Amino acid sequence: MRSIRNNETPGHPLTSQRQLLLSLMRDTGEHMDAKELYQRALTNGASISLATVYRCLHLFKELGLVDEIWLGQTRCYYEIKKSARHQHLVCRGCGKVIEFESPLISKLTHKLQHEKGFKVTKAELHFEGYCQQCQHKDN
Amino acid sequence: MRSIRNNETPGHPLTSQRQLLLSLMRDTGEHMDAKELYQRALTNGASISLATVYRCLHLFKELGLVDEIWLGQTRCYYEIKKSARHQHLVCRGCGKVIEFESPLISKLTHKLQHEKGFKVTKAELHFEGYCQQCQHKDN
DNA sequence: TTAAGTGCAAAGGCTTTGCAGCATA
DNA sequence: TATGCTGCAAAGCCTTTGCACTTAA
Repeated sequence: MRSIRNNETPGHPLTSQRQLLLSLMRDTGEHMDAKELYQRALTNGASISLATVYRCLHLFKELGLVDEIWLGQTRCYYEIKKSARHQHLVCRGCGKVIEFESPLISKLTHKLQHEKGFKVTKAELHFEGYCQQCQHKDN
Repeated sequence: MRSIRNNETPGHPLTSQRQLLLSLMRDTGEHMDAKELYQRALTNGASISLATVYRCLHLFKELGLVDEIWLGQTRCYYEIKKSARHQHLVCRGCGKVIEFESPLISKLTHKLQHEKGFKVTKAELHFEGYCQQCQHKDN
């Protein structure tokens, strides 16, 4: 994994905006879309534009610093890459996103590589449904 | 599962546009986005608008006739609901989408229901990577 | 006949991009 | 100093919506 911080990739200066965005993502540790990240940056008093947030997120993704995930609803979220890959569970009642891990994914990944010769670079498992609280409301 | 065809849901007339869209989706059997479906309809000489395609897809989804799936790239696809749930493998080289099935999903679904009390209504597994041909090109 | 669907065009969101000025290395 | 980044505003896409007309039942 390449990094902006330690000069492994010349040509990617560490601007104050990038520094802020990365630290915001590290601090919250949660998935955020571009707009949420932008608004958090503004709350922190930063001078930044939405366009820059998008450009930075693309760069981070290319450098392997963040993961891009789709949780449906045509929204695109990003989160700092973690060592342990986890999956997402979205509640259709309250919108809450629950993270969980499963070893089944890596099993399946290996199976695909061997049986279909497909080289997997990304695996995403996405569940939708209702959490315990929302099941007891009138859906 | 309710159907437009057999009068189980009064209040949803079967217009020529809906008839065509459903048969197009049944014939191709593949996932398509709204625009692709629209263009196929035009090719068939139909009189239809993109807005209608979107409205019909929403209706079909609500009636449980089609599934909505996200394959990344901020694009939303639809496909006729099949009895056997399958998952998707997207090649980042050529864009090809390969379908496959796995019993692991239903295992995991049951586990979530029992261990977390989460009622799962939809499970989607999405892999990205490179197919055999594209691995041999210069990526 | 009447509730519901359709087409058109406009509007809404989110994302990308051109360009001139600014900042990092 | 030079390459690359930023902000702004405009443009691009995809999707939704208002409204008047049309159609299935």
